[in-house]
Amino acid sequence: MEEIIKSLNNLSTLDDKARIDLKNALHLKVFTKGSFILKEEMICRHFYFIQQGLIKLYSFKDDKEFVQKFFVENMIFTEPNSYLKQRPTIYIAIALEDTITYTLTKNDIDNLSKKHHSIERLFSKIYQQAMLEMMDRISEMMEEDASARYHKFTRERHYLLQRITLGDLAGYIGITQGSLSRIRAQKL
Amino acid sequence: MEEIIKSLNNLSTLDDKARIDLKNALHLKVFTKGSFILKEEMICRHFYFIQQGLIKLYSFKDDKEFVQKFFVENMIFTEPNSYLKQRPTIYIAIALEDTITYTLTKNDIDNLSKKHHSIERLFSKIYQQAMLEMMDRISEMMEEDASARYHKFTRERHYLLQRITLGDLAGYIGITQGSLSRIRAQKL
DNA sequence: TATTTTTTTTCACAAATGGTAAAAAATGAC
DNA sequence: GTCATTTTTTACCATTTGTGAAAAAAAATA
Repeated sequence: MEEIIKSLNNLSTLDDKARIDLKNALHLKVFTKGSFILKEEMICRHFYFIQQGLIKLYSFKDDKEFVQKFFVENMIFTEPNSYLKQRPTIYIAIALEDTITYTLTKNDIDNLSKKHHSIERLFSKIYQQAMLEMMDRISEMMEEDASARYHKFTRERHYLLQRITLGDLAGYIGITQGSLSRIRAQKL
Repeated sequence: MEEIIKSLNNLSTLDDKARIDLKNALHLKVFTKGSFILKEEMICRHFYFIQQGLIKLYSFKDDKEFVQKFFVENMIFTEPNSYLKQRPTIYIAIALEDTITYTLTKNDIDNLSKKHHSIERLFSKIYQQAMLEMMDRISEMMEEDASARYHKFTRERHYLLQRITLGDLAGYIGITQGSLSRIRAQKL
């Protein structure tokens, strides 16, 4: 928990009072491997600061699975659309490993943000970063073909390869498992 | 200019002092049709509040053009990555029509955000919205094929169709102009 | 109106990816 | 270690999209 506060403070400096209030609002929440953090139609009511574990955020379209993103330790998980609008989500989130998180409710975050300018700024920073990552992903999906996206993933997220199935990776790249296998087979 | 302040205040309520400071920091900037707001290697130093006109933000990959987004009146244009990090952009922004904007420098925004909690919150809201739109786009690019993306565009952004070329639309959908023409020909 | 430029369509062929299902390999449970 | 389950590969054929270039249409300019 201290590490989480520390890394948040590192993202955007928090004053002492803010840090204390923030800490008091955090609650431990643990998910065993295979359990769902979110299912379709549920409303996402929290930010989850991941201390340990792995979460897959995905959706279905015609029985095909599409992975929006993987979240690992030291990342922040939420489903932004459902969270911000407090409306039912169209995504599913599952713990691919036993996962330890500290959570904040939207209500607490709203109040903390109102009370502490420094917390408002912290969350603004969090949104900024999420936005930048998503914009990169859009460009990548448009500019690169599946093979290039696969190789980029293996290059930049090697540590994740041992923790997810190729099926999930295919879902992240946006192709079928068969196509991914074919790409992997082209050893050139 | 008043309309811009009004619509921002509408997005997230600003107190009087913040509104005055914000107004004083705004500067008119006009781009004639065909002129560039941003070219590769330039650093994006502003937020542009578009009063009138149309901006295309795009990139090149192997001589192919990919459109990140179109910005029209009442939208806010910036290149987030370059703007936030103050680093050279990999995108190009061109005015597809004569375009009237009011601009804020990053420096002014940073200072205003530090001084006024309500302005910090306003920009947080702006980032939130941008993030939500990008997340939708990622899901759409993965889940829908080119034909579905084209039909969705014609449905939801009919007003833009008269203002952009099919080449630019193809670049937005992520396919070649030839492929788009073929999709349009399938009148079924 | 005639001319030039830009935009859009069309076409034939190549390449990439999808759909499906079965086989092979790896992993996990007992 | 054996068996059952899950994951991964393979293969065949269908569909989509890309390439490149030329023709047609539309728009801009003289």
